[in-house]
Amino acid sequence: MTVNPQPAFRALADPTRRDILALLKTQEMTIGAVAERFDMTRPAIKKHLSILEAGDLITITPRGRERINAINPEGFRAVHSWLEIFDAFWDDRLAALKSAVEKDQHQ
Amino acid sequence: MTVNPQPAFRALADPTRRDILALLKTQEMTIGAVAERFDMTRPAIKKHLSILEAGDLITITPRGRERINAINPEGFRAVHSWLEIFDAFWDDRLAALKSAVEKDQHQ
DNA sequence: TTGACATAATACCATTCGGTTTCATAATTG
DNA sequence: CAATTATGAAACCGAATGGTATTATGTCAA
Repeated sequence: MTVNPQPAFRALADPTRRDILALLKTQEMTIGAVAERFDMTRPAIKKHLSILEAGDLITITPRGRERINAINPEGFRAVHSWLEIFDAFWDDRLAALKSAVEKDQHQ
Repeated sequence: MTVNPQPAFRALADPTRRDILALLKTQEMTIGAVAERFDMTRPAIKKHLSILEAGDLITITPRGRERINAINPEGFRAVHSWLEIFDAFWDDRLAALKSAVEKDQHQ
């Protein structure tokens, strides 16, 4: 059975958290470094990072007294694999459209 | 500029709404028909459907006194295109891993 | 060891969310 | 038209969410 995507989808629902992910995409960062980039207190950022970690979208690795936050592919895979359920649907719709267009052209 | 994905991500964050999407993937349905499939009142389902519509994940089309709910690709595209930001990241990581493995093998 | 620094943890607050109940409206059908 | 059916809309409620401020803990460096 596949992983429960709920924590990842929940984590992605907040715009600040998506901005954090976009930021971490460029480089790993400590909590304090992330917080400097936002108009928000560090505890608030720390909560967001914890929620991202719960969704397996990032890892938080202790290094001395710091915590290194880095993108983690796992959560994204869970999201992707849920969304894939709809790929066949798009294909069907496209195929239907294509055949409709071709039929129309042959008239 | 690309579409704001916030309403779509917000809509996807609830498990009931994701279940509704999976249901509508198989067939278009009225609000009442959807509500019959869940252990929840119709107003609750109606709210979920409105949120899915706000995220462009479904369309709600009046037909007589009914409302036909159907999957809409648009919102999914917004989600996909936001997630694509991370595709390069996966590629980079894979490339780095691959070269590390190869380097290791040559030792 | 002491001071500074990075983070953890807790309590608290306003708002949003997911759900219900109740009542109103619009379209079918006999 | 009257009765039924499908939906809309509003008020309300408890719980979760996103934020703050405050205090505690652990680690580094002089």
